[in-house]
Amino acid sequence: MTLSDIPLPKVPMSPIVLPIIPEGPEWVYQLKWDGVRTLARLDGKGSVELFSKRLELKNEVFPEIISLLEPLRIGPCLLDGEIVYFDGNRPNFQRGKLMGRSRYNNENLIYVLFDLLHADGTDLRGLTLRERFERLSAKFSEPQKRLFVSELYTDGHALWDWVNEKGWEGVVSKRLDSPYSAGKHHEDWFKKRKEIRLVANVVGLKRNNGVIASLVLSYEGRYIGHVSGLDQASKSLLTQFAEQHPGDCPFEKLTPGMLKSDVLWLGAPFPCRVAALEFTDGGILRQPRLLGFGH
DNA sequence: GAGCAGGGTTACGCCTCCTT
DNA sequence: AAGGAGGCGTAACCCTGCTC
Repeated sequence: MTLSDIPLPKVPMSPIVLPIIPEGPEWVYQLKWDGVRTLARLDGKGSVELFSKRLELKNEVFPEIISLLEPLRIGPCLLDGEIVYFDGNRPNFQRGKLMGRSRYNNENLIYVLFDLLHADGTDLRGLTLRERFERLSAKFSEPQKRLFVSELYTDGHALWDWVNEKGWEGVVSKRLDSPYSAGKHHEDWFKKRKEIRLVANVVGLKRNNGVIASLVLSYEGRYIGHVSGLDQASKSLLTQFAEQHPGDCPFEKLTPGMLKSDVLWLGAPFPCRVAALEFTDGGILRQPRLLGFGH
């Protein structure tokens, strides 16, 4: 059995965003670990391959995870999970420098497992989550501090409350009798993410080749990043507003990227509602989403 | 068969943060 | 300074099924 004998999925199964947590005996719930989705292929003899969501080989990027997996003697298998920077309390996507990282050694990096796609020569994707999870758990019956299976919970709302109290990223709901599907072609995995909502001020319009591409946001007098996702109507509305209220840059200091971009500054604040995952350590909104204009 | 609606898939643009 | 990666949303496209 060599690594290439274990087939990779076309694309990992991906939870679909849903604003509610589905309820019923067929559902189980897991913490959403905030990190980088990673598949691990093991030949059972010490060879390991890590793959990103796009199935790019990531062995060079996560040597410490390779080290965790190499000594395992659990047979040839394909694992699915999340590489997470975990300080013992809460995943931290920022501090883990997980984005764009090339080579880095960090003992706070862990690998949290939640699925088993292939084991001992058998494709398990057609089995139910219940069965796959059982087999996964059996392989990791002795959890390590940095390598363990993500726990299943039966009370989704209690988990959601806990997530909000502790500041975790969200809850993933999974159907117990569901197979492992590619991508989002299913109705079996859903995620509900915790997000912050705030009313920020649009203080500038960033233009690319003359057309509005994103909005420069200010909150409590401070620059908090850009938000995109504008439709044509919003662009017209904002262009009109900008023409009526020309102004200057309200910030003393600009990011290097903004210095060279073409920004049309507004002379009067234009309130807008924004949702985001959180503020980054640098005070920038992470994954901002425009909800609408006004208060 | 033409036209439309809806769903699904793909392509692209955007942001941020990292490496080169 | 420039480019790439990861992630998300939107636009564009395509396919299917329905109606006329």
